Amino acid sequence: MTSRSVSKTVVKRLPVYLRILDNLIRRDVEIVSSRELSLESGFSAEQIRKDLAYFGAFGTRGTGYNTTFLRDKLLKIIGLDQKTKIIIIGAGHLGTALARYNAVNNPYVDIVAIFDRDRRVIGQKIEQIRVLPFQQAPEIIRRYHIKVALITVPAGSAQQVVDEIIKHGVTAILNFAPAKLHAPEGVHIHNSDLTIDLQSLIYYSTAEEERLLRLQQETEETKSQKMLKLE
Amino acid sequence: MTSRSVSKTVVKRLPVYLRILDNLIRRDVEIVSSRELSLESGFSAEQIRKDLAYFGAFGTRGTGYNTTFLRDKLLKIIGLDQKTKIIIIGAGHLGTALARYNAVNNPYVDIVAIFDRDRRVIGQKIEQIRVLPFQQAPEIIRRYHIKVALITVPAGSAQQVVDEIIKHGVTAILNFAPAKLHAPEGVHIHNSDLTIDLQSLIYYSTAEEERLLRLQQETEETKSQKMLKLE
DNA sequence: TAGATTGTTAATCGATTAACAATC
DNA sequence: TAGATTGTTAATCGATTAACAATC
Repeated sequence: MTSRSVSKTVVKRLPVYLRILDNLIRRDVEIVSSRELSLESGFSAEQIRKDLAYFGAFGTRGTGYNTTFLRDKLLKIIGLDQKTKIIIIGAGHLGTALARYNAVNNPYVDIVAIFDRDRRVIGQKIEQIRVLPFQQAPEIIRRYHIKVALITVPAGSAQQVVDEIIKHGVTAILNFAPAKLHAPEGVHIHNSDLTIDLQSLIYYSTAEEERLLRLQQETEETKSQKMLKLE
Repeated sequence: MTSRSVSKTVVKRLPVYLRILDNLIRRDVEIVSSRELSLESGFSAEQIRKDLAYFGAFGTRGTGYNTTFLRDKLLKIIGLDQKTKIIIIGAGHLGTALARYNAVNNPYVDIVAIFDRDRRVIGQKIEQIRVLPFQQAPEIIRRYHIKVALITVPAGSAQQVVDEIIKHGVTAILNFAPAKLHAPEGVHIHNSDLTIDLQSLIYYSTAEEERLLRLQQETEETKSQKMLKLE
C-alpha cells in the first residue's frame, strides 16, 4: 500500500513500464503478465511487481495486468494524466533538439517557451514555441505555474539560471550543463550529462588487460613528477 | 589493488572526478583532498577514496592527491589518454547537436563520421565531420577500428542498426533511441533516454498528496472498466 | 613530533531476488 | 477444481558509510 517516499531507482523504472504498456495497447494487447513486462524491460518480474505494489494492487492474480488500466494508473502515479507545462532554458543546439523532439514526440508535455540571452535567436520560433529573452522567465514561470525546467545553458551560467528560476517557483530541473548544481531542499535536480555518459562508455570499450597495462606504464616517471609537485 | 570487475556505479563516478580535477588544474590547484572532492562532486569522501582504491593508491597520506597526477591516472583508467574514435548514427537534430557539442567541447573524442539514410543530409558536413550513407558504416568501422557508437535513430530502426554495427566491431553503444536494445555478451549498451529522464522528473514535480489523491480518484469507474476488459 | 588524510576493513543500509501464500 | 500469477514477506546481495590503523 501507498508507502512513504519511494526510492529514485523505482521512479526511474516507472516510465519504462509506461512506454511498454503504450506499445502493447497500440498492438491491442489487453493483458500482460509481470513476466512479459520483464522480457520487454529487462527488469525482473519480482521487481516490477514490487515497484507497482508501492502504489497499490493493480493486477489480477492468476491473470496479470490489464494494459489500459495499468497504463492509466501509471499516468496518474507519474503525474502525466494532465499535460505538464515545461520551459527550456538555452536555445543552443541541444536545447533546440530537445524542444523539437518533445514538441513532436512527447504528448505528455507542453513546452511553453524557450529562453535565451542571445539576441540573434530571441524572437524565433522552434516548432511553434517562442524563443524569449531570459529576463522574461520569471514572469512566464509565474503566469503558467511552471514547475519543470530543462537547462541547456553553458556550465558557467547554469547555477545562476537555477537560482533565478527556483525563486519563481520551479521545483524540478533536468540539467544538461556539465556542472554540479546546488538547490534548496525540495527542489529536484536530475543531471543528464552526455559527456559523462560517453566517458563511462569509453571505459567499457577498453579491454581490462589494456587498462591495467596503461595504468602500470609510466608509473615511475609520473611518480617522480608527483614528488616534485608535492614539495 | 586492481580488483576484479568494478561496478557500473563506480565507473559512472570516475568522469565526475576527472572533470573536477580538470577544473582544479585550470585554476592551478596542485593538491586536493578527498573531502574537497566530496564538496565538489556531492559524493562522500569515503566513497571517493574507495572508488580510487579499486585502481591503485594515488594519494599521499596526510596530504591528499596531486591533481595532475590523479587526473593522468584517471585518463588512463577511463581510457581517455588517447583520443577515442567514435561514430554517430542518425544525423537528426539530436545527432547533429551531439556531434557539434562533442566536436567543439570534448577533446577526448574524435568523431570520425556521422551516418544517416536520408539523402538530403548525406554529403553535408557538420563541424568538419562528414555525413555518410549508413551502408558505408561497416567499412568505416573496420578501417578506423571504431569501438564506440552513438545512436540517435528512431526507435524502430535502432535494433537493426545495432545488429549491423556490432557485426563489424563496435563494442560500446550510447543509445538515445527510446527502445530496449539487445546485444550479445561483451557489448555494452548504455541508454540515455531523455523522455524517461523527463518523465521521472515530472514525478517529483507533483506533490505526494496530489499523487495519492489522483490515484484514489476514479478508482471505482476504472475498476469496473477493468472487470469488463478481463472477461 | 603532532596533525592531517589516505587506504582499507568492518558495520550498516538499501535494493534486488527468492519464495510462497493468497486468489483469480 | 487445477493452473497461473499476483502481492508480500523473508533471504540475499551489493553498495555506502563508519571507523581506524597506516603514514606522510
